[in-house]
Amino acid sequence: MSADSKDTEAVFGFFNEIGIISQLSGNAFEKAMPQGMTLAQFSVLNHLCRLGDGWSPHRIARAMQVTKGAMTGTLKHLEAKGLVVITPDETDGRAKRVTIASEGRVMRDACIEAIAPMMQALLKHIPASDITAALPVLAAVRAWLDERRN
Amino acid sequence: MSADSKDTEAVFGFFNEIGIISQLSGNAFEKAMPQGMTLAQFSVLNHLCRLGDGWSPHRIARAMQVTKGAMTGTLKHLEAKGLVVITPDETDGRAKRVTIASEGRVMRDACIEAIAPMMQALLKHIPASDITAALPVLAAVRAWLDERRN
DNA sequence: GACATATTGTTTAGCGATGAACTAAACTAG
DNA sequence: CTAGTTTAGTTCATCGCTAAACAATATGTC
Repeated sequence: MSADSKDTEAVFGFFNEIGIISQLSGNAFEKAMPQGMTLAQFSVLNHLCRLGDGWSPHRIARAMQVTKGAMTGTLKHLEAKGLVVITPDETDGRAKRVTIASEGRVMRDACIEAIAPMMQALLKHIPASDITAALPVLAAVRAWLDERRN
Repeated sequence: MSADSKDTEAVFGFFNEIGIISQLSGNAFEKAMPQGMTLAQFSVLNHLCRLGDGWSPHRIARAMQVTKGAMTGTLKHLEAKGLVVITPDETDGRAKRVTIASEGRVMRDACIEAIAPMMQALLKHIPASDITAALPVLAAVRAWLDERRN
């Protein structure tokens, strides 16, 4: 086996692990979260909490690497639950503005609390240094994929 | 900020990167693959090629960390395309057996060929050593999640 | 001002996933 | 042998994602 095909094999295995971890961790998160919250919904809430309100759906979609259509659906769920308020943009008739409701902030905090024990449990088995060591590689791969996409 | 919450933050970021990479790489794969092949379908094909034929749907589902219902759907697509043959199990009236058709092997090879250029391109930007260095951590996290699940 | 082009958001079809309900077959007691 | 339980597979409702078609509003150019 050449060095090339060996490397390709490694990359294959890398993406395979990534895919499985994504699925398993997503399931674990959603199972731990309060009353029917999904990862997609939490991510939007968390994003708005950390980076501020008043974004347009399209801008949120871009930030989360998701299509506009997907964001329409997720926002609809959040709005139906009263976690988010969506208003027309005054200066642009096409656009809308997404604001977190106070219930949204409460829910976001509840989600983080609900997930924290799992994080702690993981850190008991995998040293934090291993996680932080892997982060730059992951970020580089993500950046490459992201760039390549456009 | 305490060391604990800093670590938790890192784990959060870790899973976030994982989720995004999973989505972006999945999209990139499916776009590169031949005529409407999906990652799920390829994974089953690849699994059968590497580990042998004649598995039951349930056993394949477990191996791929997926529910029985999901496997029913994926196998239906593969069967419809003639890539796989599904026969009743002679010794167990409940079970079935999944066999790869020769077209399935051809398709699997075609998928690998179609994806190879992307792997090569990635390896030009990210050293293979970085990938292989990250693999053990990913495997450990995956194993932990897998174990925790049951 | 009018026409062509961009951008924002919604909708729909198709795939994949979960979880729960259900059928059918196979064990396991008793 | 019968009754209860486990196991294999399907189906359905719900959610998320993409990609493509579409409506409505902005913007740019002449």
